[in-house]
Amino acid sequence: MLNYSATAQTETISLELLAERLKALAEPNRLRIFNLLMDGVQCNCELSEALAMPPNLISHHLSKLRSVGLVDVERDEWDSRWIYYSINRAALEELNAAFGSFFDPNRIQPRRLTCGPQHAICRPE
Amino acid sequence: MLNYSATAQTETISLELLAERLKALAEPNRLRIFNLLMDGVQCNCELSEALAMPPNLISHHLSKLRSVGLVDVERDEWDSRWIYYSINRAALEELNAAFGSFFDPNRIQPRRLTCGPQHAICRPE
DNA sequence: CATACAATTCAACGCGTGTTGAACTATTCA
DNA sequence: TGAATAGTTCAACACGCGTTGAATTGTATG
Repeated sequence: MLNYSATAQTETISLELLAERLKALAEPNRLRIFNLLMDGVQCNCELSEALAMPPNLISHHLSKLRSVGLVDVERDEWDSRWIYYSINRAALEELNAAFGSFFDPNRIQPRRLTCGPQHAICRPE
Repeated sequence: MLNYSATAQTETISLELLAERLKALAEPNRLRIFNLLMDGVQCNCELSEALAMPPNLISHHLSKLRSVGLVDVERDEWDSRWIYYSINRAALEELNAAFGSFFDPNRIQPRRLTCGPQHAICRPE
């Protein structure tokens, strides 16, 4: 999964998976939430206070991060009203590796001159 | 720019920049276009044919990638009807480094027990 | 019981986005 | 001059998203 050196078919599938995860992260407030989770902050109330956002909005963004598997949830052992969120390390490792390899600048190939006035192979036929 | 070990203020600014770039990439068709650009494919017509998408749609997505500086544009020297797109290597290097450091799994801190029934400091006061 | 509390769910609202088809620019070539 | 070519721009549509405020769920406490 999330390997970009395979066939075109699996590549397309992986690109959709990558896009799905990136879409969950491509939002300023969710990045701020993610950043606090990385620092060890865990409950909705503290995130809400730190970011000056209403708890229901925090809840909304957390559910997006949770839906792509990047964030885990756990209830307090003694008082189950409290809910603790945390980063899913395995998911983050996989995403970080996938992003790094897909967007590796060394993957950039030199210009392929198959198009243009000399090599017009792009006609719709 | 795009340094996540600085103050909270610059961090917030950078998070918005990061989110902006990620949003440009968080779309399956744009990832497929980006992937072909990485392979050296350059003109609209060839992208259009390879991805089975209409040229105006390719144009639309390319403009999004261009608006965040990840893609450059250049006209053919002899026949200026042909337009060549390419990856901006510097922008990709910066993004790749920023992503790798921000989403580094080793940044994950252990649970901070400042919330919960024992440490209820989250009251709105 | 009734109250308080943490958090989620729901309804509703603007706003932006991906897609489509048609019209339009700009350039080259006969 | 007129047709062909490569690509962009425009208008319009359905759809999803971020935000807000109120209502709701589930649990603990007196």
